[in-house]
Amino acid sequence: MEIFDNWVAEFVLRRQHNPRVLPTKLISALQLGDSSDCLKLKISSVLRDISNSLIRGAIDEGTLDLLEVLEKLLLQQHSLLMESHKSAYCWTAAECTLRFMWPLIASDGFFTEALERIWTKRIGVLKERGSDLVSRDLLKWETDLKRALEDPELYQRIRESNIRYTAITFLTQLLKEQWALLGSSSLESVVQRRFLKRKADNVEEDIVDKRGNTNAADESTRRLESDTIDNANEPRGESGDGNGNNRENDNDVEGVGCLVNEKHASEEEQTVGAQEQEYEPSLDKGDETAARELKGYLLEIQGQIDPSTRQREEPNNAIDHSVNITPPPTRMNRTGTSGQDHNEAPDDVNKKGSDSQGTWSGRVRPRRPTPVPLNVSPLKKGGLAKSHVRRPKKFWTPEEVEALREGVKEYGNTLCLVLYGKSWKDIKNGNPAVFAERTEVDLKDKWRNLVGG
DNA sequence: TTAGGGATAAGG
DNA sequence: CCTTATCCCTAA
Repeated sequence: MEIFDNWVAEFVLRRQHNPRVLPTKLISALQLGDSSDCLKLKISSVLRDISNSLIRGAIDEGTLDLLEVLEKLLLQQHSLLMESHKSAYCWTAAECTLRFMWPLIASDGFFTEALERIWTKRIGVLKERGSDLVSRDLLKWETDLKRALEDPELYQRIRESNIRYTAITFLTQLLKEQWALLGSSSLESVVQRRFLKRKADNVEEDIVDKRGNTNAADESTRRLESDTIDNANEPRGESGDGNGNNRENDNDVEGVGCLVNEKHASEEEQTVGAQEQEYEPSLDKGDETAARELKGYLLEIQGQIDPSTRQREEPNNAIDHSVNITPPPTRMNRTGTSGQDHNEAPDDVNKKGSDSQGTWSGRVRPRRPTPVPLNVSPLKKGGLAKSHVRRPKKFWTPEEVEALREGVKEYGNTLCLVLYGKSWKDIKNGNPAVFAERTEVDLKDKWRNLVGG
């Protein structure tokens, strides 16, 4: 049963929306060994925690804790620290500090306290143990923030900047990368493998009518069946293929199939490109029986986890400038699709029936609304359907202009606008505090009108 | 990513 | 109108 526990926990942790599951609780409920599988499980749980807090829109010092824990786990796993991880940490730390910059002037105690608590103590500890989380950006922020204590103007500028958005971006990226690194969950692997096997069998019977598709599946099957699976970093060639097939045809192992389907439907992004990877605890023999038993087990668990009630919260508006301790109710500037309209009726507590979906009998699962993208940005066009909302015009402050001049002086030729091997983005990153609200394109544009072209 | 053209808004 | 400063879009 231990393997089951493992698998199920893993599976549950990786599902997109399960706010009711507290990863840490779940993990501690199981007695885990110390194998590398368990390490991965723990990593999954931390990722899930981060993800949940992101969904709730909560970026706080708890997030910092999580990022630190994640770093340690990755260290145990001998993984390298990703850039996104460092950046996420750095900007989250900044965001946490920004929270306490709501008074107009720095003299207030909160800011100094926050500085002390976060930057001196917490990050001091990191420095002591030589953590890689201490990046250049982080140090830069540290000096900037501490300088802001005496420099009211700098304080103002930081105070008004939108750090939250950047933090969210990096956190999201980090999650995406880490999930991808983890690869398929064991359950998915089994299902996929069984599917491919079956598919391959079928193919032998009617060889004719299919095209590249079959080849792909066939190939993967052979690869899988050869069972010397160490393709940790397999090229992601036809991943889309396998995925799509899987989604449509997988009907056996209903419980599992169902869940996996749903997962793919809602979580596509996170698993895309990852499903080639496989790691399998210890199944060789009898995964058929295992799968069958799992089906029952899963359904049971599924019931307990509460599939039907779901509360979705809009990630706290990424547009907020002055970070809101108490979010003001009036926030304009929601871009079209994202939804202050998706509000499900606030969490009705009846887990049993009475729902329109009624008691889903294990076959038909209730449909959920398509997931809302995590963040919305006024600064970048990314995640959403094009907002026709222009970001408000904001005149360049002399400081920004000065910083831009410095940047260009450092990296490039002032006259010809040739940046030696560096980009506008590098200039922006060279001064994240000042340029927090400018995109690299903004820098470019500003420079254009500065030199009068 | 960047360069460059366009759109938008504010001021003359 | 025209100019200026910003922001946005897109081809390369």
